[in-house]
Amino acid sequence: MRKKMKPDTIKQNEMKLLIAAKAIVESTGFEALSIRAVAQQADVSIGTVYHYYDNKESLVEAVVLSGYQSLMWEVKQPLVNEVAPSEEIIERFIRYVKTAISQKKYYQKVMLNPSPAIVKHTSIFKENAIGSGIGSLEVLLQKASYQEGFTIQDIGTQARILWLTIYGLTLRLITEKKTTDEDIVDWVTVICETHFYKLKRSE
Amino acid sequence: MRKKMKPDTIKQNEMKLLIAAKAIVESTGFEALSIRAVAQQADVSIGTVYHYYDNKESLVEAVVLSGYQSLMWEVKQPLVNEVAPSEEIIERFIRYVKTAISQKKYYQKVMLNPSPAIVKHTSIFKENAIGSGIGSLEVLLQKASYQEGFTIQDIGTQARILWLTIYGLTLRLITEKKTTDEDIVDWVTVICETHFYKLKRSE
Amino acid sequence: MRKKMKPDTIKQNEMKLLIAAKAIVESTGFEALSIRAVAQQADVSIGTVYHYYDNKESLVEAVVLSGYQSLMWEVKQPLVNEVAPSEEIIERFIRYVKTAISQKKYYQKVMLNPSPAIVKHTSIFKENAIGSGIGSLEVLLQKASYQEGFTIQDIGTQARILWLTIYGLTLRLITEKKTTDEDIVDWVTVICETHFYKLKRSE
Amino acid sequence: MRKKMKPDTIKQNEMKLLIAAKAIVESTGFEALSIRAVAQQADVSIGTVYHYYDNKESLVEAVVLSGYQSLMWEVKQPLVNEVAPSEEIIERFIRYVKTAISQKKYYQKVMLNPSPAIVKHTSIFKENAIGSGIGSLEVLLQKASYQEGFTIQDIGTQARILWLTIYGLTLRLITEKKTTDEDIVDWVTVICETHFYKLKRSE
DNA sequence: AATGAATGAGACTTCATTCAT
DNA sequence: AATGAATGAAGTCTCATTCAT
Repeated sequence: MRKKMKPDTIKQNEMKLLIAAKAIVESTGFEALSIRAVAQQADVSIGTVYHYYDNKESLVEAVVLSGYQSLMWEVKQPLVNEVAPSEEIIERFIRYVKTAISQKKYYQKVMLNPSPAIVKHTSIFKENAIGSGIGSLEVLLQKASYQEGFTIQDIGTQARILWLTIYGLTLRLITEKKTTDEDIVDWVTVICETHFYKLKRSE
Repeated sequence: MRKKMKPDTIKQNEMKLLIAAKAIVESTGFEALSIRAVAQQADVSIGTVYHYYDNKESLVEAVVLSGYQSLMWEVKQPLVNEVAPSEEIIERFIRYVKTAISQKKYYQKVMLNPSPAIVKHTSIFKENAIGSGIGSLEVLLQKASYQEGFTIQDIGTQARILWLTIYGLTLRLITEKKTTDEDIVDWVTVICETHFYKLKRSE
Repeated sequence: MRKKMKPDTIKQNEMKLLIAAKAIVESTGFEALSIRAVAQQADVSIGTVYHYYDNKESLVEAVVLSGYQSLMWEVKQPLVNEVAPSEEIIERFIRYVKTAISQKKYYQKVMLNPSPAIVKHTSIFKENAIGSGIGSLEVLLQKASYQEGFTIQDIGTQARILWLTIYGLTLRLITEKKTTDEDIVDWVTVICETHFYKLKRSE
Repeated sequence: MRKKMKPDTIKQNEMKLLIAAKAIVESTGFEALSIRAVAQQADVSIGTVYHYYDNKESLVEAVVLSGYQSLMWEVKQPLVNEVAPSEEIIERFIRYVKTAISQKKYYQKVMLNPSPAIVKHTSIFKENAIGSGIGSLEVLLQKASYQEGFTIQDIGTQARILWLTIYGLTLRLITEKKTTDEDIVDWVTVICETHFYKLKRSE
C-alpha cells in the first residue's frame, strides 16, 4: 500500500480525512477540529494529515467547502411536484433554511467566511452570480414575472434583496434557536409573499 | 493590598479589565483575547482577572455585551436634522450598518452569539422587543404609516422583515468586504425604498 | 511553595533551569538542548521553563553567556607565582586555551555567536575593550614594554593581533582535536615568543 | 524510468542535488537545509535523494566540501600583476578573507567542522600540508626570504602562525559583522606587515 | 533507478486555570 | 483582595527515514 498509489487510493485517503474531520465537527463543533483530532479519528499519523493538507487552515477550508457543497446539493434537488414559480421559490427557500439549520455548524462557517477561496463560492454581490444560487433565483423570479403577471424592473437587485432577507432570517433562527419547522415555514412564507405582493402591485 | 474596597473601586477594577480586553480585541482580534493578555494589558495579575470573572467565557461575554452597547448607543443618537419618518428609517439604518461595519469584530460576535445572556439583548423574535431596536423601528414605521399614508397590517412582522434584510446585508457586506460608504448607502436605500413602495401600494 | 515567592526562590529556580540546561549541553551537546529536555532534567513542567525564559533563543543565550562567564572567571584567577609580564601573558594564554578546550562546546557557541547581546561581551574590535580581556592584555603588554625593554608603537593593535592568533589557534585545536596539554603549551609559547621577539627588536 | 544509466548520468544527478542544496544554503542558510527541501528544489523525489546520499549527514558533508572547494579555487586564481612575494601574501590573504566573508555560511561550516572527512582537507597541523594552502604559504614565505632578505628559521611554524592569525581575524570579522573592504584590507595588511617586520629583524 | 505516502517522534509555544501565600 | 509561579494538556508544524511498488 505504499508508493505510487493509484489516484483512487489517494482520493480515498483524502476522503478518509475529510470524513474524519466532518465527524469531529458534527459531534463536537469546529472548535474541536484539530489536526491531532483528525489524525486520531482517521487512525492515521499526524504527519499524514500534513501530507494532504498544507496546514490547518486549508483543512478547515476543505471541510467548510465540503459542507457547503452538501448544502447546495440538497437545495438543488428537484421539487417533488411541479408548482408555480412563486410557489417554487417559497418551497426552495424553506428547504434552504431547513438544510442550513440542520447543518448549522457548517452553514455559519461557510456563509460568514471571508476567505477569498470561500467567498468565491458564496458571494452575492459579484456580478455574474450564476453558481451561487442567486442565478437560479433570478431565473425563477423572471419566470414568475412572465407567468404570474409581475413587473420587475431590476430582477438582479430584487433577487438579492429577497435572498438577503432569507439569509438574515436563517442566521437569526440559528442564533435564537428557533428551529422548528413551523417557525421556518411561517417566516419564509410571509417574507416571500410580502415580496411578491409588492412586485404584483408595482406594475 | 487593600482592605474592604468600596463598591466603586470594584466597579473601577472591572472597568479597567473590560477596557483592557476591548483594547486587545480592537488591536488584535478576538482570537488574541486571552486571560494573560488582559492581565498584562490592565497591568494586573492573572489571579485578579479571576477575581472579577469566573472564567474566560464570562469575560468574553462581558466584552461582547459591552461592544453591543457601544454600538446601540451610537445608533440611537438623535439625527442632526428632523426628517420624514421614512427618511429617518433610512438614515438610521445607514448609520447602523456603518457602525456595525466599523466595529465588525464585535458585531459578528454579538449578533451571532447564541448564549442566552446575549440573545436576551439581541433577540428579534421574542414578543416584547423593546430594547433591541425592533421596538424603535416599529414606532417609526407606525409614524410613517400615519404621516405618509402607508397602510400596514402587521407592523411587527413588517418591521422584522425589514430588519432581517438589513441584518443579512450587514453580515454579507462584512463577509465580502464591500465596506465602502457608497455600497452601504446604495443598498440600504434600495432595500428600504423597495419595502416602503410595497407598503404604500398595499392599501 | 506557590505565590509571592521570595526573590531567593526565584533565583533558585532560574539557577535550577540553568544548571539543567548546562548539564544537557555538557553531556549531549547544544543540539540536544531543547525546552522539553530542560524541563525534564530540572523536573519541572514545560510551562515553567517558559515562565523564566521567553523562548528557546533566550534560554540558549543565557546558557551561552553563563558558559562564557565561567570561562572568563577561570582565566582571570590570579597566577600562583609572580612572574615577568611576558611570562604572565604566556601563562594566561595557556590557561585560556586549556579552559576553552575543556569547555569547547560553550567556547565555540559564545565566541562565534553574532547575536548583539553576546558580541557585546566578546567583541575584540570595539574601542573600549576593557571587560573582554583585550584590556587586560593591553595592560600586560604595556607593563612588559616598560620592564623588559620592548618598544611598542600601537599597543591596542598589537594586543589584538596576538589575541587573534591565540583565538585562531584555540578554534583549530578544537576542530582538529589536538587537545593535549603539550600541543597547547608548545603552540602558545611559540606564538607569544615570536611576537615578543619582534617587539624586542623593533626598538 | 531509465535503465542502466551511464555513469555520466549518475554524476549529473548528484550534481543536480548538490546544486539544489547549495542554492538552499545560500538563500536560507544551513538550518533550512533539509532532505525535503533539497528534493523539492531539485525537482526530484525524496527517495531519490537517498539514492545518492546515505543520510542527511553525508549530504551536508558534500555540500560543505563543495563550498570549500569553490572557496579555495577562488583564492588560488593567479594574481593580476606580478608583485613581490611579501606583497603577494598580503594580496592573497585579502582575497582569502573577502571570499570567506562572501561565503561565510560555508566558511564557518567547513573551517570549524571536526568531521575527519572535512578536517582531512582543512587541517593546519598535519605535517605534509600541501593542499590546504599552508603549503603555498610556505613556498611564498621561502621566496620572500630569498628575494627580500628575510631569515626564517622555521618556515613551517611561521607560516602556521601567520595563517592562524588570519583565520582568527576572518572568524571574528564575520562574527562581529565588520565586513567592509576597508576593515579587511587594513587588518590583513597590519597583520602581515607586523609579521614580516619581525622576520626581517630576526636575522 | 526512482517514487512518494506514511510514519512518529519531537520541536516550540500558548493557554486557562489553580492555589499557597 | 490580590498575587504570580506552576501546571500540563493541547496546539501546529517539521523532519529524517523507511519501504512497497
